[in-house]
Amino acid sequence: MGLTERRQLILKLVIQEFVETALPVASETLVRKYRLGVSSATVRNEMAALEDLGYLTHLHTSAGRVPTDAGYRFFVENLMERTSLSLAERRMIRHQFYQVRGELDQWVHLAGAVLARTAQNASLVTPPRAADLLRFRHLELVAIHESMALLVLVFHGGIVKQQTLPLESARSPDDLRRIAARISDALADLSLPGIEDLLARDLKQIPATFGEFERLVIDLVMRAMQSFEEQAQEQIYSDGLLEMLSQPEFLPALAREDAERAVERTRHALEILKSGRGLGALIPQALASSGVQVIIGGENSTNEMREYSVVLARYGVDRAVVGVLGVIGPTRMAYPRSISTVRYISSVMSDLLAELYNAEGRSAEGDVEPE
Amino acid sequence: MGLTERRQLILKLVIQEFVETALPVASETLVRKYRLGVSSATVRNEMAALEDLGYLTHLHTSAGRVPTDAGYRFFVENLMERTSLSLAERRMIRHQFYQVRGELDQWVHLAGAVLARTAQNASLVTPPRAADLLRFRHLELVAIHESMALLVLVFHGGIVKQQTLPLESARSPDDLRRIAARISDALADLSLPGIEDLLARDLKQIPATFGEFERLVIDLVMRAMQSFEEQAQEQIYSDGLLEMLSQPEFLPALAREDAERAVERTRHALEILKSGRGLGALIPQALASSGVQVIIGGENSTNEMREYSVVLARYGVDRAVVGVLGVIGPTRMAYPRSISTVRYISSVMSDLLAELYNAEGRSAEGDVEPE
DNA sequence: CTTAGCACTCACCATGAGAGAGTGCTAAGG
DNA sequence: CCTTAGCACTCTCTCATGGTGAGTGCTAAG
Repeated sequence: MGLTERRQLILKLVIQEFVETALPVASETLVRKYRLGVSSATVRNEMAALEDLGYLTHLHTSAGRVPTDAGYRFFVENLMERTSLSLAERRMIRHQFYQVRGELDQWVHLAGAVLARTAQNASLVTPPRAADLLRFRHLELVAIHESMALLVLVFHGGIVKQQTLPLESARSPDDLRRIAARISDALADLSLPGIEDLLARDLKQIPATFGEFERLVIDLVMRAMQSFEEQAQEQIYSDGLLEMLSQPEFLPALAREDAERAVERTRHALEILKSGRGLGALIPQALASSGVQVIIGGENSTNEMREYSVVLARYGVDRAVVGVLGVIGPTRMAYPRSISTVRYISSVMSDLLAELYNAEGRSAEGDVEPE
Repeated sequence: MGLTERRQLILKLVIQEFVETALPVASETLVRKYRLGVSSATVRNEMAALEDLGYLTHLHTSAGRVPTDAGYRFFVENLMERTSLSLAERRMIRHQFYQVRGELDQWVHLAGAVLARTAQNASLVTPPRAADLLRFRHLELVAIHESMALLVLVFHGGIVKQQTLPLESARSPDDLRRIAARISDALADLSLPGIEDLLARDLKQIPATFGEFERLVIDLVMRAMQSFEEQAQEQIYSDGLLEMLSQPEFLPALAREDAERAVERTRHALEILKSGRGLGALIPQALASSGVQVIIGGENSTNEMREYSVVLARYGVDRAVVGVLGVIGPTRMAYPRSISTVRYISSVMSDLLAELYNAEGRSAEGDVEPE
């Protein structure tokens, strides 16, 4: 890249300054604050050059410079120093996860909350999902009263689904247990296509051993698996809306420009987080690649996300169970911090899952964190 | 209470008009729009009287009238006609619930979404909760791999919790099943104090039959029950933020006043919904009384909620399982619609739960809805 | 290549005038 | 006594205006 040292320095400082203050950066400010040892005019010349190269812009003549998406990109790629969260922060985060050990369904929420608080932006987390197809493990039938039972489905990877089931005729607990055991045996370790195969193959045998009721239960199992596979794609948990809305972009009191813009932006952010539109496309991409992904503003495929950046990482245990987590916020984002936060939490989640799956298979990607 | 017919009519019209337009209501407007057959001056006199009585206010001299909390209260109590949702709406809502029949944990989400959409405001729903203490029913132990098991706890009322559990030594599936069955038998139908009693009473017997591992499992069961009881109070699911923020109160473009106010209000609303502060106090109140509760603006105990009204109803099956659901929005709210929405959805949820619990025990409160 | 100097551009802010909406009051009429 | 026309009064909203200050771009000299 044909960027002199000094231009790189100035670009870096402009970005740091802008990220910190959310105000356009003036040449004079840089000289004063960072004792550059040159005059503001020189800095102005350099800035003009950086603008020609596409790394900075002007909102109008006479107001400081602001980084462009390309500017941020260059910063992330070349200028940023790779940092880690402080030991104290890492310890605190680990401690919080320790407190909900065992409660698998809490992990996702906790990860979302911690990401949001640490990066001061919104977070998104997809639940860990089997890398391959969902496989059945086991089911339980528990009578709730004489005409209603609870069907508890346990799948590989510790995924549990529950579903109620009307009973046509009363059945004893023992009866239910026997039925559950029989079906569990028949379907054990099968994926949805596997079950379909089984049914197709044994079309003649099955009805002999299995009555109407058993067929109904199997049908429910298949429906549950089906809907799980379908939902799995879209399921994105998000948190930290409030943290993100505390960014000056959304607070007209600080950022001057029209207050109406702030309101619009707020609604817009809400819609993005609620619907997951514009986010869905990122997930498969993040799943496919390893390491921390950074998508900046207009690099997003959807126009909706033009003003937002996303920092994503995969987490999980290779060939067993994986998910995606990340941070989303205005392009004016503390990238180094977001990236180290995402990396760290991804490694924590990976460790937790590795523990659940097998003692080997350490985190797919992650800081080698002592402590 | 010394309100003449005409004053009541005018109060009613002012409220209807204000709810519809979100703009202060002028005397002239009423005369024109509703063909009152009197002059605007007369209406002004009546309005002045209503203001003296505390039912209306002025923001400043020259601008239409706006209802006070007391005005809304009088409206809700005496002027409003009790409406129902249209047949088409009721049918659609029932249909949506029909589609997730069986998936108990979806009901709360669906209720929240439907409430929000139908009332065009935010909604809140607490999960159905045993009217008395949580009672244990049954547990399952499923090996995930040799050093980790999944503990599935089933409680009365179809409540299921899951938790992972490290295994010190490998155990066969049969082994786990036997242990689970033994513990299930021992604890069946007991509440947390019941289990504590059992442990205290049989302090000498238990260790004889139950080993280290069994004690650990029982300990986890108790901890899960404990934390469930604690959380149950605070657990408020809410939805419809976006619907509420579409109200003109939050859109500076329409409501004139300073756009900054709208932003502040947005943040404020977010905080209320996220933290549940100010809402928590309402739940026990709603649980205690039957029928639809309406809390208007300053009637709220907390000052935070001064600008919001809440419409709440209990749902569930008496002496078995109950929850609370409702709508929250600016005091300028379509009360008749909110109330009928809340009432209807409460009755639907009650019916669903009644079905789950026993064929009798129809909804505690509810429209007698044909169809 | 650097820098002092300076003109120029804009956003921002306060000010003020004018318009319009709506009220409150008064006095006349049923 | 209730109603109503008429009118002064109040207050917000909008728009235009000019001044201020921050910051740039350019030029010419070092």
